[in-house]
Amino acid sequence: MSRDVRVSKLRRPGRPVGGQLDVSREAVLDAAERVIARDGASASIEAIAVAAGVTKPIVYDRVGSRADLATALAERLAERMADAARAALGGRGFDRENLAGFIEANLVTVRRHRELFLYVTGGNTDQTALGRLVLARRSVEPIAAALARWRTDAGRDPNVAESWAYGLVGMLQMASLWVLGSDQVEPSHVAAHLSELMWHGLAGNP
Amino acid sequence: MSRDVRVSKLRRPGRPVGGQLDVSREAVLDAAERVIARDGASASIEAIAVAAGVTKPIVYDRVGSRADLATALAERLAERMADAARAALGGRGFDRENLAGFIEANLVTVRRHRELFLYVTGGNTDQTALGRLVLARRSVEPIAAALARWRTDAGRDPNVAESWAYGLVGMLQMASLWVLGSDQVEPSHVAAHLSELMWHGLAGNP
DNA sequence: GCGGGAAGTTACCATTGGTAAGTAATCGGT
DNA sequence: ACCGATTACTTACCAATGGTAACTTCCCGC
Repeated sequence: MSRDVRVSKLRRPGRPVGGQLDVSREAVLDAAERVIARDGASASIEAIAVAAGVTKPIVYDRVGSRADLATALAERLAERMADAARAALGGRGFDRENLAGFIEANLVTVRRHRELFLYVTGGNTDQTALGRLVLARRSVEPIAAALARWRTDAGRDPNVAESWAYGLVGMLQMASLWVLGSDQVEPSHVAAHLSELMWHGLAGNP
Repeated sequence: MSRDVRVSKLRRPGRPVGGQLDVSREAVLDAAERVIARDGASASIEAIAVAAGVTKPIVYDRVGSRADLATALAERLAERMADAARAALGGRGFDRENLAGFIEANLVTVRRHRELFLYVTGGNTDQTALGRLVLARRSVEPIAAALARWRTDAGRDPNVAESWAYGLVGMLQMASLWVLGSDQVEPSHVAAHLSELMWHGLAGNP
C-alpha cells in the first residue's frame, strides 16, 4: 500500500537551512512505532525513514542498526509496561490481590501495543532470541530484587529470586502472546488464573 | 568457515539417472539442522540447500517457505523435548519430585540443541512471534489436558488448566533462554527453584 | 520410439540492511 | 569579509537473500 509522503520531499542534499538537527533520535523512534503499528513486524528501515521525514542513513545515525532499533523500542515498551503496572497497583508490593491487577495491567498494555510487542519479542535480526533475553532482564531485575527482599524479610531462602523472576516474566510473555493470538481469551480471566497459580502453586491451598 | 561440499557437484540440470527422489523432506530437514548448528540463526536457505546436496528450489519443493521450515523444525524440537521429558519421568504424571526432573530435562535438552532452539524461538520471518505461539500450543495442549484431568480428579476447577499450561510453557521457555544466555547458570538449580515455585507458589508452604 | 510428466538446475528478480561518496549550509579563525 | 573545516543531510550503490520462472534432462507407459 503506497503511503502518505507528507515529508517536504523538496529537501535537497546538503545541510538544511536551520543548521540544527532536523529530527531527534526520539522522533525517529516515534516514527518507527507508527510504521510498526501500521505495517506490523515486517516494517523496513526505509519505511521508518520515510515516516520520519528523512533517509536511511539518518536512521542509522540516530538509532544504529536494526538490532539497536529493536532494543531501543524494547526499552520503551518495557517502560510503558512498568508504568501501567505501577498505575494498577498504587505503590503496594507483592500481595495476593495486587498480583492479579499487575498481571492484567500487563496483558492489557500488551494488547494496546500489539504490533510493537510482536516486533520486539518476535524476530527481526538473527540474534533476536538473545536480544529477547536482554529485554526480559530489564523486567527481571526489579522483580528479582523485590522477591529477594520479600523472601529475606519472611525468613526464607532468597536465592530462588532470580530463577523465579525469569520464570514469572516468561510466563507473562507467553500469556501476552496467547492473549494477542485469539480475541476470545479474556485478560481478566487469564490474570485471575495465573495469579492463583503464582500465589498458591499447583498444589494450591484454597 | 568454509565447509564440506561433499555433494557430487557434477550434477547437471535435468532429471537424475536414478529416476527416483534424490533427497527426501527429512533429509533436507536434517541438513537444515546441521547448518543451523553451524551457522546459528542466520542460516540461509541457500546454505541449507548446499548442505543437502541440492539447490534452492528443491528445498522449497520439499519443505516450503522459510516460515514452513521454522515450523517443521519446531515440531521436531518439540518432539525431542517431549521424548526427553518422558525419559526423565518414567511414565509418572504430575507430582512434586517428578516436576523438577521434568524441568531439568527440558533445560538440558534445550542446551543440547542450543542453536536450533534459538532458531525456532528467535526470529526469522516477520510473523515469527505468532509462529512461536503455534509452536507453544503443541507443548501446551498435552499439559493443559493433563492439568485439567488432574484438577478434576482432585475436585477442583479445571478451567484454569489452559491458562496454567501457557504460563508454564512460557516459564520454561524463558528459563531455557536464560540458561542458554549464561553458562554460569546451573540447570539443576534452576529446575529446583522453578519446581518449588510451580508446586508451592509464591506463598509457599514448606 | 516417442510424447508427457517428473526431477533437477540455472538464471533471474525484488527487497532490503547497510555504507560510501557527494553536496549544501554553518561556524570559527584570521 | 572571506575561507577551510565541520556538520547534516541526500543520492547512489553493494551484497545477501527469499522466492520463482524457465529451461534441461531423464524415465515410463503406450
